[in-house]
Amino acid sequence: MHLEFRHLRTIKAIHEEGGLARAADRLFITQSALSHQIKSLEDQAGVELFVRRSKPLKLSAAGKKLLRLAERILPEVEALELDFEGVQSGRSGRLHIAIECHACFEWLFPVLEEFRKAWPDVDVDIRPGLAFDALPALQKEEVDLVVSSDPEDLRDIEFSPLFDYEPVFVASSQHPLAQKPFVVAEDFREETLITYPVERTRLDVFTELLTPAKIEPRSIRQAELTAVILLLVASQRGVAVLPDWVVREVKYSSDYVTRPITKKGLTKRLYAAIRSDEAQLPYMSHFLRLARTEPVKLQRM
Amino acid sequence: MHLEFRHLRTIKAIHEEGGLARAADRLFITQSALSHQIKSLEDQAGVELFVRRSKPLKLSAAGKKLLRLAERILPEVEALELDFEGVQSGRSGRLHIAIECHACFEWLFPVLEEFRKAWPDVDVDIRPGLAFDALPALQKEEVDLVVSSDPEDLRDIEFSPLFDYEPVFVASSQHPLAQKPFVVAEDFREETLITYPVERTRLDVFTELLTPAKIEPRSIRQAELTAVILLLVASQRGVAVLPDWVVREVKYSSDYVTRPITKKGLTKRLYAAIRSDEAQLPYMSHFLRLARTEPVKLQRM
DNA sequence: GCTAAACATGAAGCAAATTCATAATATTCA
DNA sequence: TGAATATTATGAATTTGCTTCATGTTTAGC
Repeated sequence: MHLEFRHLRTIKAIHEEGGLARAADRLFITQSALSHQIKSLEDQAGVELFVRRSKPLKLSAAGKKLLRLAERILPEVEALELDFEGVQSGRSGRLHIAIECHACFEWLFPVLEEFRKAWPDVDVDIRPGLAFDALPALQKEEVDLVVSSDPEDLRDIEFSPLFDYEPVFVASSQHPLAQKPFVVAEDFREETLITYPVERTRLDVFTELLTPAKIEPRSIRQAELTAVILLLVASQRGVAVLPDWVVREVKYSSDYVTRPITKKGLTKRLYAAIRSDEAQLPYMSHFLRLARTEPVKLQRM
Repeated sequence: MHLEFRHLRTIKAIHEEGGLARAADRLFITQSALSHQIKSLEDQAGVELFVRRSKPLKLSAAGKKLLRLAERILPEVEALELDFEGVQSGRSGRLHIAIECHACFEWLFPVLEEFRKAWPDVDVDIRPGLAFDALPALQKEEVDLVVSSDPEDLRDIEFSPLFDYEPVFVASSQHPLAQKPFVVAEDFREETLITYPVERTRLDVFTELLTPAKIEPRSIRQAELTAVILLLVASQRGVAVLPDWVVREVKYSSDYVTRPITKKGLTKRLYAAIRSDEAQLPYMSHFLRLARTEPVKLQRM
């Protein structure tokens, strides 16, 4: 029947203006055009849309149905057009974040809370599922920002530094290693290591310490939540290596100590990877600014 | 942004078929046309609808919004097109009935009940409001059928007879006039007449009897419902003139008698007026058939 | 019944969507 | 990694069909 939005707007205009000529004015076309238009629509639909017997053209029963359709559909279309204007102006958009580091939840949530206040129209989400090949997902626009500590040189992807952190050794204050001023790889040989349930390549303790030194802990135990890891450490079920800010922020138990890893400690840098073409988006730069400053505040607490 | 249904169908097809070429096949146009189409839409919307980085074209965030719009809107449009097909085939349509005679509710309801079983897609309604100029309303397609007892010769309007009825005199069996074998105009001079609350020109007792004889009843009392009129009559608050079928059907009280008006009684004929161009509609002829037979069954009860 | 208003119609012009032919790019598999 | 294949993009020519212009027909109101 070849209905078009034009027809819906026409039906609506004729009904509201009460006549072809006035509707034509409103739609900025001629009365003739409207006459042709509704005629061809009636021909194709095989249904009379207007009552011809009366002169200021009036809707028939079928015409009223079309009018109701128009009144339901047109506002939706206009809403979408407004939305797209928002995207175009950078006011709205999508910010789906993939995090490679499991502990990053800790500082990301407060940042996002702050962000959402400023950018209510931006669709924010965290996607923990695809933690492995997050960068390909970023290229394919499945996500819009990846938090990573390993910058790579990829086309159309920019890495911008967020903040530095120190992976620190955590143990119960009763633990023998708590006596040492710092720990080394060798110290883990007889320990139970508690980690997040992710691959070793994504755990600092392995990538920065144990794997290079070719040392294997006595056993490994996994826990999902930071609070649980600290609980296990405090009750002497093992030791852990966590970013400094995590240990400082979470005060669930004070029955543990932190020690640097190696004499001068480790330093790692966190990066945000985004697509180059979105680097200029106002909400994107605002997010990066927040993600650079908010976690630092936490570290100072 | 000049969105068209074409674009919505395109978005949906590309998403569901997973690629331009297959979508093009489904829509019976070339792959090139689709490519041009989405390009021009993206230009006008100022928003990327698809992710170009991957090869089987994938929807972007904005594209998904458009897809959701398409999935909400397109089924509605298809439903309306189906509905219009129904109108075209005569399976569905509108049957708004205006009744001039107030008592007609009594037989019309059962008829409509029966009718709705056979024609569920026809939009049925009774419009009592415009009882006066019902015929102009019929011409203007404000209603589709008028029940009237006065056929007129109007262009594009057809009157078809429904059934005959007899306006009869109703009084309490205790009433003096109950003794007479029939009543005449003169008998009303000292009576309280109970009527429906409508103008005299639409009451048989006036048009057929009192107005021609220039006789005025002692007083007139009005009641909306037939049952109430009969109740008042039975309790000797007045007398009434009602169609025979009403008195026979309603058995609320048996404490009244009916008498012919004038020695040989009155006979009136009810007509259905419809627009000539709708006389051939299948549901219309079915309704007329029902309206001719059903009330007769009631009269025989 | 006449006048003004409202709608319909036919031909011509024009803008926009589609097609055709071909180029550019991405993916796959060896 | 490179060749083969699949997928999308582009430009010019064509066609489609919407709109306008000019004018005819019908309706409403006095």
